[in-house]
Amino acid sequence: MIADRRLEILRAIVDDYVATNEPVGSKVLAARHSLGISPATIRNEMALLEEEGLISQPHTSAGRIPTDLGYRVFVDRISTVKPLSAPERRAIDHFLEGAVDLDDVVNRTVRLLAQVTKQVAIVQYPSLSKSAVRHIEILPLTPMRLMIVLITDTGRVEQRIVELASQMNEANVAKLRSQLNLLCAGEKLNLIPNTLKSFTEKFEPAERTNVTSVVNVILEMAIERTEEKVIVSGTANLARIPSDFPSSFHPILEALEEQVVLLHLLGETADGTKVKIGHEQDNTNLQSTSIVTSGYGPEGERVANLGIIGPTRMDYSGSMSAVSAVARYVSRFLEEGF
Amino acid sequence: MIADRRLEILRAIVDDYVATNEPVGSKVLAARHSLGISPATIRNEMALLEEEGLISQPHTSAGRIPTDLGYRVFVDRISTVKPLSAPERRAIDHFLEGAVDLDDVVNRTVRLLAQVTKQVAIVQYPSLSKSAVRHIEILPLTPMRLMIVLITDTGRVEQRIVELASQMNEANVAKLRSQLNLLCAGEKLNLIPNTLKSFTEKFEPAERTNVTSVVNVILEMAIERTEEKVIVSGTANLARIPSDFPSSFHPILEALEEQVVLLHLLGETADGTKVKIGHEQDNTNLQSTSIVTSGYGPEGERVANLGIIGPTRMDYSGSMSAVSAVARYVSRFLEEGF
DNA sequence: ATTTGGCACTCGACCGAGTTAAGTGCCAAT
DNA sequence: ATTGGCACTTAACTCGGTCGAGTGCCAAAT
Repeated sequence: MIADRRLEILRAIVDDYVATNEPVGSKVLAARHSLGISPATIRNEMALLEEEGLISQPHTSAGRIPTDLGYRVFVDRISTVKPLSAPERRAIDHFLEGAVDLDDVVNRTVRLLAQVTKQVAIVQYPSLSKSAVRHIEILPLTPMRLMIVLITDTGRVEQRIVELASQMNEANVAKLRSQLNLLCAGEKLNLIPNTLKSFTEKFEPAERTNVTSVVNVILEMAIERTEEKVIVSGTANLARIPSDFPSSFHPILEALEEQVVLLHLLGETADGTKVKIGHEQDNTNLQSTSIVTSGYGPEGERVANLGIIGPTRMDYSGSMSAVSAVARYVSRFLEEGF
Repeated sequence: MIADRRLEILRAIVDDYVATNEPVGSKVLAARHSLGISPATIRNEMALLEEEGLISQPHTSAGRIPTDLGYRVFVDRISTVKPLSAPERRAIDHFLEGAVDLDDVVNRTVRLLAQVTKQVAIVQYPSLSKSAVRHIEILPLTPMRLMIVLITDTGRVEQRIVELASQMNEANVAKLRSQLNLLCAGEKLNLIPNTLKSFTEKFEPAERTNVTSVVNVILEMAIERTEEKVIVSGTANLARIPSDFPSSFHPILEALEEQVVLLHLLGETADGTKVKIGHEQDNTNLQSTSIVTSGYGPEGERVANLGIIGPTRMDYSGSMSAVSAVARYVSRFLEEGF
């Protein structure tokens, strides 16, 4: 079947271009990959591939490079799962040993991912709204000031300070704490507003002001603020091969500093490894890049995403393997609860 | 006095070079700055400045650029305090309003600094060892597993999980908590090891194993781990003017990703604004950059540093003003305890 | 004694022409 | 359907020449 051969040629082009970063012509293609076929035939096929919009020529006398669409086809239909190298395997199997807290886990993960893929790595903190409350702690700092600490089952810890309208004694604090925990422990954070809806009503008017302040802060932590958080590593990899991003990478660096952009980039949290290539993704600053992401977290309810971002001209097989392997490992680690 | 005029010329060279990023020659210098002096005279003076090692020529037929030493003299003897612009002033006066926790403060600060100076900003978290314990919280997660939360007076919160060798009931946890707080509250973190030296001895052998685990984790939090933490923003500014860092900035990005390097860069925490220029600082990756830092924190006991890093060819006056203004503001804010 | 205008000299930047090499498309032959 | 051959295109490289900014030095002027 003819389409097969054409795809084989596309694969060869992608492989070569990724390896050399130079437009690949019919002659070298015939030489390097032993397809039993002459340059002339390859030229004919390439003309067709170009018609289909899978490859293009930077200029008339140059070789071909894959288009975004070409990469897409490559990823969807051609690329094979590239097994990780032994050292990679080993690194991934142990990088979380001895991690002490969630920050530590996330930091190690993002570093490892950057190092293994030689790309910029992005890791999203477990989404608050998908986590459940493990414990709510209320600490009196002064008689008029409380610190609220919210601890989730993913290990994330948030704290806020509340100024009270009037003093609140230790006993009342303890009562409030135990009631809140009774109600909220184990509850998913996005359900907390519902859970606490009529909570304040049970209190004497005298206490109600303070209780309302506390509840409001908890709601704020649960929903409104710092909803999502993302961490980046390996930006130095952008500059590894200067030719990779010929157009200044100012826009890319800029995009990488915007939490919002990154979150949008990571997209919806879901199972499996996803790839977004060049223009498939709508941030104009990043249209010369591709993103490989994967959800992670407990089976069936992924709580966040992680991934890498690199030039469209990247090693998709390798990146996908690495991203999914790391995601799997982190998921397992989180399920065991450190 | 002759030296004065020479310095005046140095200032003019620095100003022009910073503004244009091009070697500055005698003619344009005479034209732009109205020193009542002819190009020829300027040339003579420049020859002397070059002998003194304050300026140099990229090549024979080019103008002069300041050397690191030249910038040093400029900073020490010539540069005037540049008052901040009104919008800058305004931004700095309000950027922390409504900050909810320490993370928030640090994040806002680093962003603001990057934005105002148009450089890469670095902010160090208040050093743990210089903070005091505000509260130690112990939460039983399961009968065999505790979470230890350490809260400092700077608002920093650290948490760790401890696996116990044997069960520990709620009453014992409460006892342990109150004893620890009694002992540690208000204590500087670097003194904690001393404070807790003989703490475990007071316990029954049966309890001692668990208590020791807990104490060890606290010591670890206080001293050994995550001692310092640093956050960076504005890396995109590196690429603002491509010509600023002609030699690829891969090494710079690399350095910016290393916490250790950054901490070393920020140096000892101390009062006042400090400048390190080019080779004065020993990291070879960063010898084309200068660093402007300032300590912040309560008067007299600065708990951390913040600063900016940019090309040696930078606006020193402006950067110094901005850095010190931000440091002052953050200090004030922290003293008020949010 | 200092400053200044003049002048010869240096050297990178820029420009245009010519050459090279890689690659293509097309066509006729297999 | 495939292939070798060939004319054509074009970016990249090389070169010599010109230009201009800038210098250093010297003799004249203040």
